[in-house]
Amino acid sequence: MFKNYFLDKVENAIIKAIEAGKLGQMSEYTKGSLPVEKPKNPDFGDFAVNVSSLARSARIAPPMIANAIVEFIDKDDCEYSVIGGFINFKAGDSLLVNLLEEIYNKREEFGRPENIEKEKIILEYISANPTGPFHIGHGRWAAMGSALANLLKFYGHEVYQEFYINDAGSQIQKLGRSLVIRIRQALGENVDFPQDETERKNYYPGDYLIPVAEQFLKDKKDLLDSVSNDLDKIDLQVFCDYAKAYEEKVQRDLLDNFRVTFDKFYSELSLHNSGKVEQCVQKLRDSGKIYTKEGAEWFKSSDYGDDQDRVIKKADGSNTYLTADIAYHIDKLERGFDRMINIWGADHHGYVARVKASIEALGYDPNKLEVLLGQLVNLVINGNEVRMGKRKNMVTLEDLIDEVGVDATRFWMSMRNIDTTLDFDIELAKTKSDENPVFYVQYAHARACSIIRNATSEKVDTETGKTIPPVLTEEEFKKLVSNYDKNIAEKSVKDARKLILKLEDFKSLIVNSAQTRQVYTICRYVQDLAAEFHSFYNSTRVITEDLELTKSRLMLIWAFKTVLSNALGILAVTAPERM
RNA sequence: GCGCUCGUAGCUCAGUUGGAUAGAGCGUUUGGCUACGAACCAAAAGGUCGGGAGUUCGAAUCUCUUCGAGCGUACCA
Repeated sequence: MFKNYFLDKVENAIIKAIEAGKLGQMSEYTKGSLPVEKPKNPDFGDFAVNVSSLARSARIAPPMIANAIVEFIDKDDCEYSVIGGFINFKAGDSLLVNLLEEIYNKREEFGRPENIEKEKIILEYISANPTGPFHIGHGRWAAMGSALANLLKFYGHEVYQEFYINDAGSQIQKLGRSLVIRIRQALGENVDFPQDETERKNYYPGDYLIPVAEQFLKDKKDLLDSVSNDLDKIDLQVFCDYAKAYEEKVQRDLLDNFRVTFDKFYSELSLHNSGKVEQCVQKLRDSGKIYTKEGAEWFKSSDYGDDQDRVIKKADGSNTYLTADIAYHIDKLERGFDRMINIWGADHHGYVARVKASIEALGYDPNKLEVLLGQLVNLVINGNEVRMGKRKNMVTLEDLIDEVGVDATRFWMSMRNIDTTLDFDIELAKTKSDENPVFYVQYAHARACSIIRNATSEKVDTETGKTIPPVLTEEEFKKLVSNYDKNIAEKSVKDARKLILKLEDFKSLIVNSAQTRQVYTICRYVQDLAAEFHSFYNSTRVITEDLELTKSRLMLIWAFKTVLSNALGILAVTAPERM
């Protein structure tokens, strides 16, 4: 990276300057102690390092230190200038040309760091109940989670994506009971969900179960006939299983459509059935971290930093949600993952401490669990926030995707820091104009493709009617981009410094984003990159009379298109050839 | 009450480990298409970084305090 190249130069110069006795009382320098930053004012340079922190040990004023260091920098075609305590750096053409070469050599791999510490990561996200359609909040975890998985893979980690299905609790009974009511209604019976609020909480009154009931009548006709449509003679479990399977299918179809791919859907029920939950409880008992109070068994999680102890076995002998979750995390560790990353809604933040406590109590390293708490999503329509509380006028993720499309939904769901509540403005996301960053970015890609098409296809002169041959045939273009030619490439770098520097940023972007687990940075990057491209486009004509220059700029356009497409690929947003 | 997250331009948000004149998009205003896509570009205006105190040569960033918003504080999942 240019940044590292520059820092290396400066640090070597410091060491030489010290040897030459030019840095006053400074006697040694440890590499890596100076931060490289981007100057606020781009006129100063591409990167800068502030040497003020050396002033104390050298006992010389910062500007003098900077000047002394610059004198010892090995000369190349880059610029090194001093302003105050800053050494500013401006990359020379040779670095820019090298960068283009790197893009051409690595292509889809461009930006992947070398020599990383590879980890085997299990990334868990969404993990919804199979009791109904996804809501908008799930969409945020879906978009961010899958983009994070792509990012971590691109960075070089091994990533296993998992969806934990909460299919074991009482909510499944609730689902089954609700389906029964919908079936009775479909059979013409005059029944409805209870009006009493407390009673009503035992049901899902949303109308999404109506089509499920209709499908049930078709699929289970024989069963219904055998009991003469007397639903009381059918075990509730039949309805539970049916509705659950139906909703799981609905969820998975939507995920496919939303470009979210899981390696495994892990059923909570299977965890119970395997006996792993009971084993976990027994291990906790053996560890002496369980006590009985008021008929329930409590886990002393407060011994491990939780603010209070938690029930692990209810007085009626059943497990709590936490119990299964403990077993699930232990199972992940036993499957050999180095790291577990979970994306949870911020409303689950109280859970982090107790799960970590259980991991520690069972003898594993709690630091292997990393929980990313995501703030929730507000739906905004025409500038007004829409309350998501009531099931009745709930906007589902499917509705949203139908309305604004997969690309825009994915982008908008990923574009904000996970720590901030996301306002999702449907009207804005729908617009195909400059108000919508997705189109801005995609337009840049389409425009780049268009230039290449233009250069490689023949035209008709409107006056003479004669066909004008393309600047380059498709064959020639293919050759141009498959055999990197430094002599051609270097002709365009002078006019495209900012664009090339932005391409270079992709490398540090990947490192920073992967390490901080943030994907909104990718959204910002593609917008910046697109802006540099549009700016370049407006100031510099690609196809000109000068064939060599045209070729050179086409090479640049191709490099841009490749990097933009890589970045969009991480977000799983399409990079269209045309719009 | 306690805990977590947040508070930066009219709006939505960036701001690396404390460093140069606090940035971007939208909106507003002004320019730019008889050549590659104007779904674009160039430029201007717009700020007491919620308030107060402290640490420091230096604070949007660290500490304390205060105000405001969201979420959590189950033998629900």
